[in-house]
Amino acid sequence: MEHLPNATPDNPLLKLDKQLCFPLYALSRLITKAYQPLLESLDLTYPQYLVLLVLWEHEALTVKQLGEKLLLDSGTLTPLLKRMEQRQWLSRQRDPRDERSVIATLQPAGRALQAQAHDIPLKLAEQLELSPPEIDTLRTQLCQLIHLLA
Amino acid sequence: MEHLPNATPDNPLLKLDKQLCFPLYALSRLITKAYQPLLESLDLTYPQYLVLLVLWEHEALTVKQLGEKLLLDSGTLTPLLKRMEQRQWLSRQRDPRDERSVIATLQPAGRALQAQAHDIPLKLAEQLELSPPEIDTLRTQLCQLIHLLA
DNA sequence: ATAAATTTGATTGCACACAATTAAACTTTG
DNA sequence: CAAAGTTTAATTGTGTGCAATCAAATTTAT
Repeated sequence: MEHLPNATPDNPLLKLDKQLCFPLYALSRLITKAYQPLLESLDLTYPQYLVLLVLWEHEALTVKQLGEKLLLDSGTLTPLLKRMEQRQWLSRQRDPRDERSVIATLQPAGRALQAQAHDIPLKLAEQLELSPPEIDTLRTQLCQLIHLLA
Repeated sequence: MEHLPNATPDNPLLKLDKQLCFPLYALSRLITKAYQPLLESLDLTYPQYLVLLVLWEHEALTVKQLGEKLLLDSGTLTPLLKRMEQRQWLSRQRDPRDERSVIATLQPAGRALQAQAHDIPLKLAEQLELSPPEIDTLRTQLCQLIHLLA
């Protein structure tokens, strides 16, 4: 019986270097980390920033609608939105027309963060050293895969 | 003062649709979710699967080395490895030559999972509807960005 | 040798992420 | 209208992720 540095894998596809999933997973976390120094001056976490990106565009949405846009469920959003409510960035109230729904509405303090966030996308883009068209191509590819899986 | 459906954003870059970060974040979670039905028959979570991918190649590594390969820190790995140790997939012991280091060593039960995982990469690839070269191109792009940020 | 600095993993605390369940409110159907 | 089914959030429990801190072991510099 010969000694090997490791057992020969029957399947070369079971190697970390061959996975598509892993770089996606690692890069996602790295990008979150890259945002952090930019967001912490606003006292925002990255998922909270995503919620604000949506509310800056839409002002008021139900938890359900936010979840559809961010692909997050209420178990994630509810505590997250409650923390944002405490900071007065948004309000949460039942929809009078359908008491099952909770509407998150952007508040002045949340709106005010938009100006402070103005430079964040460009600062991030700098770090990635990608040209806008390159970013666009990559984003399009990722979105196609999202449509397949979502 | 005219009524707008939402306040005009000063910055078109502050839109969810223009972000690279969001599809990356969403796709990463969707792919984790796509693995789940394949992994749950092995009673594995996705990060645990990644640890095994590494150990199937390297048999025994310190927590530090595992963290370098997976870009995870010990605060994440320690509890994760402890759970895997309980299931006898690996053992954890101090390195006698450097008592600060903890070595995770693949155990027979962990090795046995490799055969059961054999089909996972192909089944995933099917769902993504990407050809191997396409997957390779995308993976290369993502890895380039990882090198920039890691 | 020995004090200082460094390396390394564990621990702690907080914030997601999500499956599963529950409860309330709406809708549909008979 | 009333029962059944559906939709929607909240709750609960488990498992990451990671910053900050701690403690122990090693290395370096006197």
